[in-house]
Amino acid sequence: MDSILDGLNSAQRTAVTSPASILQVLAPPGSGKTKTLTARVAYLLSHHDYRPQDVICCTFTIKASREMRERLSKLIGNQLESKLILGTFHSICRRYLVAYGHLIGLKKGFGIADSNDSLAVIKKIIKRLRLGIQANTARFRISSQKAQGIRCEELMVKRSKSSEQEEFVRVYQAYETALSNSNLLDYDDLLLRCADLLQKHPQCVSNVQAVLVDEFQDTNRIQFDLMNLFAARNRRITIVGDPDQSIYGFRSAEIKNLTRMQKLYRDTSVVILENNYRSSGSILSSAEDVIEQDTSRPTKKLHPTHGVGTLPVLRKLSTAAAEAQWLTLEIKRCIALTGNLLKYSDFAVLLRSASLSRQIESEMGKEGIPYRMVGGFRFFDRAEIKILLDYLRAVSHPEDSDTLIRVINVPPRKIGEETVKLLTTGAEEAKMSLWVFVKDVAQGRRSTKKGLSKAAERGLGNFLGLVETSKQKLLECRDDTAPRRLLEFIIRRLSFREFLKTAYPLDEENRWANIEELLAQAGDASNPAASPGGDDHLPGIDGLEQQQGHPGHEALTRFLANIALSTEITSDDSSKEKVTISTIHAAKGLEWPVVFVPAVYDGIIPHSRAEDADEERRLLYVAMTRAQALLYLSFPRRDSKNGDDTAQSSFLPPNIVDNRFRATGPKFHEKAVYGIADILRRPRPAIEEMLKGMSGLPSVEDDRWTADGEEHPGAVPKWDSSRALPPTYECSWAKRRRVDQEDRPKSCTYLASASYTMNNQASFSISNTLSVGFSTARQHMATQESTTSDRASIEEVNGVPNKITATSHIDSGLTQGTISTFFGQIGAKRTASKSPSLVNRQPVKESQDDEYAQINRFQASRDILQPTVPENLSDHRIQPQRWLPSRPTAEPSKPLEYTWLSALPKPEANPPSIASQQKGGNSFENTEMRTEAENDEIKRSQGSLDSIQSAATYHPATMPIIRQAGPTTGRKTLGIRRGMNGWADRMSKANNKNA
DNA sequence: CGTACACCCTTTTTT
DNA sequence: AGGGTGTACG
Repeated sequence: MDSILDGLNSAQRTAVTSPASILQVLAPPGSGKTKTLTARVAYLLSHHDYRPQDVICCTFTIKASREMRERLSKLIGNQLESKLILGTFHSICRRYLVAYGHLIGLKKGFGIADSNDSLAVIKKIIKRLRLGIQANTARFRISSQKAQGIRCEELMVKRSKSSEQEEFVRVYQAYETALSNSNLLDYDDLLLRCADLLQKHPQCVSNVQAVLVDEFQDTNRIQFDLMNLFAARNRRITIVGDPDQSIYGFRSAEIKNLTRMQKLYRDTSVVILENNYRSSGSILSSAEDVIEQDTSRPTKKLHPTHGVGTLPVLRKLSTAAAEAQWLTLEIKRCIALTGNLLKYSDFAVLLRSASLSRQIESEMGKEGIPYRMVGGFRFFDRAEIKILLDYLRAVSHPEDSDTLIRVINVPPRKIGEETVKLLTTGAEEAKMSLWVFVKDVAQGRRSTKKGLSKAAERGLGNFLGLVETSKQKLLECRDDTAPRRLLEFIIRRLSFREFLKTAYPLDEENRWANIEELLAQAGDASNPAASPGGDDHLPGIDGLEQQQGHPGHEALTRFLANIALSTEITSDDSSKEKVTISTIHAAKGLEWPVVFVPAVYDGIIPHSRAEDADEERRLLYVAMTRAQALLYLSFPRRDSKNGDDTAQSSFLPPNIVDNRFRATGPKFHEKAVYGIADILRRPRPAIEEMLKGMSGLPSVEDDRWTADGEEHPGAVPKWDSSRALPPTYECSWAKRRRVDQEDRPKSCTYLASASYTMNNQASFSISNTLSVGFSTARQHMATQESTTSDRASIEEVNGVPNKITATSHIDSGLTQGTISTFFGQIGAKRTASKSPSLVNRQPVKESQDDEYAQINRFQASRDILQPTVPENLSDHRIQPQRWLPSRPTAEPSKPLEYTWLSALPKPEANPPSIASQQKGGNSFENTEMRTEAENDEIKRSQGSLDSIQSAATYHPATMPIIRQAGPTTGRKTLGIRRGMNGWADRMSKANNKNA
């Protein structure tokens, strides 16, 4: 049973086993937060005998809930995890509203309005009421009012002070009416209405024994209320969070909730996790320096468990284009010089905003670096996908007139603006929904003021027929396959592929591939895009009736809801080695061996439109703490838009930069590479591998640009590996290489480095498994796995003490007090109890760069080397604890375990043949009813559709790479035309304009 | 009346 | 790349 506690450090154990009924776990980056939370769930189940269906576990992203479920299935087994009420706040609330919404007068089968829907509704209102307010501002304001639980009735009662406020309240009110007429709930409504429900009918959660909340610092007011309502009966709550990682204030998250919770529950216990198992010491130090500029924040220290490692880089480049070039080149340099230690999938580029990806994507495309973009564009927002989803919505949810209007003339049915206007006003006057009105008109029971044209009438008939027969189909299908069957039916009836051909003649294959992906997502009930898995049911409660609907229809609404609630799709892309490009927000909770954070200049970070500078700083902190071994920040000195000079991010003042960063990429000498390998817990690469990599590079150093970011005087304009090298280039390349070789003969290089290792060894008097020179790496590799003590010794070679015992003083589990006093206590105790271990917090001077930059091979080969141990390491003594085999290994650094991308096995691409298109003349619609034979065909095609490439593969900008990848991908013609060329065109256009 | 085409704008972060 | 607007044509 207590295998649950295996691999946890003492602080984590304290948290997991805490008898406290109200528990806060404060978990800084890389401290094993998810591990602790999952273990806590398992512990509560086993030690308190709670039934899994009586435990609610809330996360913020679908990704996080999926990961938790996966981990729990390993930990508790027996499919128990599938019974847990686990999901995002929004999805859990939706579940309760589906089951019990009737108790608060919610109409059955409500749909979810995503932000696009909301915006569209608001735009319409503003137009109708002729108001001056900006639609986006209105939406934002409505959302923040709702997040604080302020309804529009409350605002209406108050006498509004300004005409502007009055205007807003009118929009708010009209918005609420519009949503309710369409039987839609927006994101905030899901929370708000669920809180309503639980307030009025607490018996709905009368079974709940324990409530757990992840990323608590990101909860808003309503979510806080919900947590308490969920836990109303048994008052057992565990939250995990970190105020420093609160980056959702713009969405009304309130860090205050931490103290609010402590006030509400006087017996709150707090446990803090301090050991960082993710990042190198120097990365951690730099991140701490950044976050500590926030003086309002209680100080708190992180304890690195890894060596100092390689100093982070802050790189200046001339322009964003140069930045992108440098970045791709640096990725190549990293891979080449670390001798197969790093793969593409070990790299992440983290951006403040998704739009910054353009230049990087295009550069990677050019250089043949495979990548995937996360965040930003949603798969489900693509035009062709949206059309089909809107049809599904129209079928599931015909009250929603906006959706109806969106597809009523797609593909073109001769139903133009004027006809739509006639229909909507007609419906309004008859006081019925558009759908009912249209039906009456089409079936001749009613007519519009002005008669419709013959063509429009026919089109309307077709449209109606399609939706009606689709409904019929849906009723016939009583299981989870409904969404997919329905999609297939609609695609067939629309002759959708024909439509795509006409609508997007250059791009049809690409878009069709997206449709196939959509089908795959819809068909795969066990792993649909967005379904968090597990069953969607709430446990039955005596005396309470759950609403039951048609199972097929429920499967459909669930599918649509999951799409609305999912940020990005699951794509089992993991078998492909790809660099990840992501927004910082979407990267939360993840880690990579190497992280790039471009565009760290004022206006981007902090963003010019951001209201809360502290939150922007935390964002940078989150980005930096994603890195395990190497961290690169960079920015262009000139803004690419207007050519203005940029100012280095104000979060990176000179005093921090001077101490914590180098100006150019590190030299990957043996020592640095080994340090990286050790942090990643990977075998150290062989010297030969490292040497091999050098030959493919234009230069082994990051010297194509000067440290100030200008193109290097001697360098040739463009290094483009995909083309043949121009003669001039080859010339200078050769020259530069010769210089390299003269100055740094390979034979000397590593001997020097090894001799340093030897010195290091001697002064620490450790590890006899390491010997001298070239044999070091190989011998290490041979022995590495076999002994645990060896691992410890590696870290000592890196020159940093391991801090296993550092957190022992908090093991007792602190109770009461505010967070700040709590932090205060910790801080005080620490400085009193263990001064020598503060080594890592001291500025790393350039002389200690890369641990020992001045002792690099260059100097060593000239006998300049003074093999002294850097001052801040000289008082190191090996602590006996380090030799204990029981060293905790929380959060092992296996990056792929953290990425949603690796979640699933990868089926082989197998172009399906659903494309059985009918040639039906010019009309896209096949008005024939489907026959049994067709049913069979769809059944057959399902088989082949199960194996389909992931959607991320079809990200438009990813396309060029697929082509480069060649025959293995199986699709050679995918969307190249659209992918990059559009951008290149635009860019050259823009340039011409400027010139 | 409906459509096709050319031209403007824009893009912080997300459930 | 989409969305919105404006103009010319069937």
